This record gives sequence, C-alpha cells and structure tokens, in this order.
Amino acid sequence: MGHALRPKSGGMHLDATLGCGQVFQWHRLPDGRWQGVISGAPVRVWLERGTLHCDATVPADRLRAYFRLDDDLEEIYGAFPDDALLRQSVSAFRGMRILQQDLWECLLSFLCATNANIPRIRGMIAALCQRYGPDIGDGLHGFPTAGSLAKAEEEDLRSLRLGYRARTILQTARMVSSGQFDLEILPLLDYRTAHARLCTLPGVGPKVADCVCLFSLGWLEAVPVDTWVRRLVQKQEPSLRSYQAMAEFARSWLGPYAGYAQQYLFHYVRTLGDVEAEGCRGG
DNA sequence: CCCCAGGTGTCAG
DNA sequence: CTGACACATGGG
Repeated sequence: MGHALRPKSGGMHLDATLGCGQVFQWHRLPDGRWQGVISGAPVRVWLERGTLHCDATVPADRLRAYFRLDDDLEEIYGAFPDDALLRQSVSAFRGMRILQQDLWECLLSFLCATNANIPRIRGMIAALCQRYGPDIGDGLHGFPTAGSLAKAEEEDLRSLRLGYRARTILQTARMVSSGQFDLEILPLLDYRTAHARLCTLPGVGPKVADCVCLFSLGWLEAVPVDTWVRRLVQKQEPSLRSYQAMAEFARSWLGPYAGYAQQYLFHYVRTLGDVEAEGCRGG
C-alpha cells in the first residue's frame, strides 16, 4: 500500500526531519529511503520531486498528521525573529518539520534521553524495542507498550544498559498501564496543564515534559531547554538560571512557533557546530 | 584521568 | 527560592 503526500507549504527535508534528534527509531537505508514504525506498523518513506512517498499499511491521514504536512512552514518562518543564527539554521534545513509522535512512544523516548547523547538514546530505544516490543516482521520491532514494560523487573531493564533510567522507566510504565496516570487526557488539556501533569511522573521534569508537549501534543510554543538551548539562551541573558526563566525567555525571543525555531537552532548548533563564531542577537 | 551528553531528584543553605 | 551533587553509561 503506497501513499503520495504533498506538503502544504515549505516543502519537506526528510533527512533533517528524521535525523534531527526528535525521534530515534528511524533508520536510513543505503538507497536513501527511511525505515521506521508509525502507529505500530512498519513504514518506508522517501522523497520524489518534493512529494513524500510512503509504503505503509497506515492511513494517509495518519501519515499527514505524523509528518505534520499541513504545517504552513512559510508562515512559520515568517514569524521567526530576525536573527543571524536562526536564519542560517533555517537556510541549512529548510523543510524540516516537527513530528507528531505517538504519545507513549514519545514519553518513553525522552525518558531514555535524560543526560545521554543521541547515539546512546538510539541504542537504548533499539534495545527496549528488541527485548519488549512487538515483532512486526522484517526483523523490525515496534515500541513496547506500557503494559509489557510494567511486567518487567528493574534488573531486566538494567541489563539493557539503561542506567538509572531503568527505575523511572519502570515506575512510569506501571503508573500508565495501571491507569493511575491517564495518558489519554493529555491531548485534551492546555499546554501548561499538560506540562504540569507530565511533571508528576517519575523521571519526567520540565525538559522531558516539554519534549512530549512539542513532539507529540503539538504545542509549538513549547521549548525544551537542554544543554544546547541553554547555551544559546545564556549567551544572550547570562543571568537566567532556572528552567522556567530560560523557557520563557526563549518563547519571547523566538515567538509563537518557538518550538519550531528551537529545533532548527538545536540541530544546527549540534551538527554544524560553530556556536561561538557568529553574533546571534535578536532583532 | 578528565569532561560531556536533548536531566532529574534530593538536600543543604 | 538557589546551587551542589549523585546518578549509570559510553564516547571523545
């Protein structure tokens, strides 16, 4: 079953979208296509003349939603502040889109991401999927459900080299699978309420909560302040200390699509480096 | 040996 | 409220 999906505005940069550190389970094949899992089904995607092609048993509307193909990127770029570094970042990755990931997968992914670098996050998630995820054919495994993780012992998770994340992943999986924590309510709440609710989970602080708010719940003003974003903020306002203060500053600096802007900056400074060279001032 | 990585929880001021 | 530190692990 194939789909041909045309982005609404601003095109699609597939390599940046799937390789920018918002999702960790996609694999780039030698022919340039990408293989991954959406809603539990194997998917292959590639670009042809600006159109996104998908081999998948997933409905077209779900694919459009996952890749956020109806985001008007030109309008989003137009709302960005006039900032040298941000201009360079957009120029480098024009067409990069925030994804709309499945909620539990996104939460589990960024529980793994705490104080780890991206290659290691990929390794942890691959190990979790291989050990606890459903076999969906072709040697692929989907994400484990909260229920399947909840039945594990902490030592089993430790053996996957999750480190101290084993405990919080297990506790969170048990709270979700038991119904003690209601994931399904989150999409119905406003940004602040959803963020606060997420922060009640073990291992979930403001940064992980913002990743879920941006990459799954679709709050484009959410700014995950990690070590890279913190450097960018403190370069302009060295006095800012708390997470809340830096996130608020980033929102006022970057505008209503601050989450989008943040992702361009994050990917640019992390991959092309050169954070010190330029003058990045808001304008 | 050091430091860092898409941080969080805890504890002392 | 703030800052310091432990926490597991792998890579540079």
